[in-house]
Amino acid sequence: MVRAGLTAERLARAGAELADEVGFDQVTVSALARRFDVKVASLYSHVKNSHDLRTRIALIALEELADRGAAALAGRAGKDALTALADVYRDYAREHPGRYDAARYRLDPETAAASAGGRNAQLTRAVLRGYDLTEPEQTHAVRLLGSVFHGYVSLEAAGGFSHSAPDSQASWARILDALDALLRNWPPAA
Amino acid sequence: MVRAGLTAERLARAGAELADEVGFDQVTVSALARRFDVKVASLYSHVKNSHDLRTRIALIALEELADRGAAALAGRAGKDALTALADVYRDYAREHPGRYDAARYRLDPETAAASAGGRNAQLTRAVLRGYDLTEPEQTHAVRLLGSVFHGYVSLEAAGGFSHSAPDSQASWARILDALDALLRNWPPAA
DNA sequence: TGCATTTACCTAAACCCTTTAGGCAAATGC
DNA sequence: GCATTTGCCTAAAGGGTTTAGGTAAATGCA
Repeated sequence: MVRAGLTAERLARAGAELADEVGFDQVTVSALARRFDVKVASLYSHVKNSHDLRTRIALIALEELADRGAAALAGRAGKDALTALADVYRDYAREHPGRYDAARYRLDPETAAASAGGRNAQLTRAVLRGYDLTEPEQTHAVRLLGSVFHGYVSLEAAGGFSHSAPDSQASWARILDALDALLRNWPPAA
Repeated sequence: MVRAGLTAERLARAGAELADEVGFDQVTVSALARRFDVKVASLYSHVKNSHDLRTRIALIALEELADRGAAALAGRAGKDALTALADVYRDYAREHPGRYDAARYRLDPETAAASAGGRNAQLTRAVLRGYDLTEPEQTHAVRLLGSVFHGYVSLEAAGGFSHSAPDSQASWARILDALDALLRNWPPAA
């Protein structure tokens, strides 16, 4: 009886692939066991439970997003940086829909603190260095950008913008134009 | 043996309440049967399956959102209308988190076409009548507003803005200020 | 009012996913 | 080469989904 060579990391990685293929909420311990041609109970020596498995997939996704974001921002500033980071999120969601969903999986506070979530937030802050905002307006802008990126990408993934003109790519480009203009002319606080 | 008086509508309504209490993805046919003190199989005379039940809850949520939105927009224009509609979504999500999730449940195309989804889209278009945008820029703006509303509300629900200053309410107000300014000064297409 | 039909809920059963307990065999370490 | 650790196994309990087929309550019609 040859061993399958399971580890928590291999399971999480395979789980991430499975998520992209069948959807994050279809990632089950059972499906993963089938994929490794192993009995279900065997996985429980490596991951605590289903939640633990999903959490590990979420951590992979956050890590990958932050890595891609950091690479995209290197050497860019202003609108160039804004577009690059925005495209990182959108492209990632399109290439890896399951992982993208995973990145939004609710983590317990300590796990979240140890995750790449913070790095992702810093990336948006880095983009804003190219614009002239000081606290607390910068934080408001961070939240706005996060909302637009996540909102657009998830509405697009849900099919919200298909089957109607203009095409989604055109809206995305114009929305980034608009956000750039807004950040350059951020309205003064009342 | 007194009958429980089940109908698809009563089940969907109870399902919506259950969703707000325990989360949309915890809404199961079994849990609903327990709530009506009835055997699980009995529900299958009224709803086709679990997906059908969730779909009905989604339709209720879309309907309620559109009703609230229409009421909020009556007699308002410009920034006043923008704020009113935005608050409808945010308040609904906070009052009815389960239903709000349900409103994002993936519907099959025919069901979606017959839903209040279209009415919701028209509400955003109505807000934009207070600004000076023509097609296709208006559609881009509709998509931007949809993204911000949905993105902000879902990040807020996920706890993204709690435990850090400034508080979420302040960001929401400033973001609406910013969107209003942006719509009044929409950048010209290249 | 009495009977036939329809409707509402039931039991039973199959199937899948999760999770724990306890066992044996393979790999590892000295 | 043997003891220990590790990896995967079988077994079993518990819960959700769904279908098939049955019985009793409600309804409709003479």
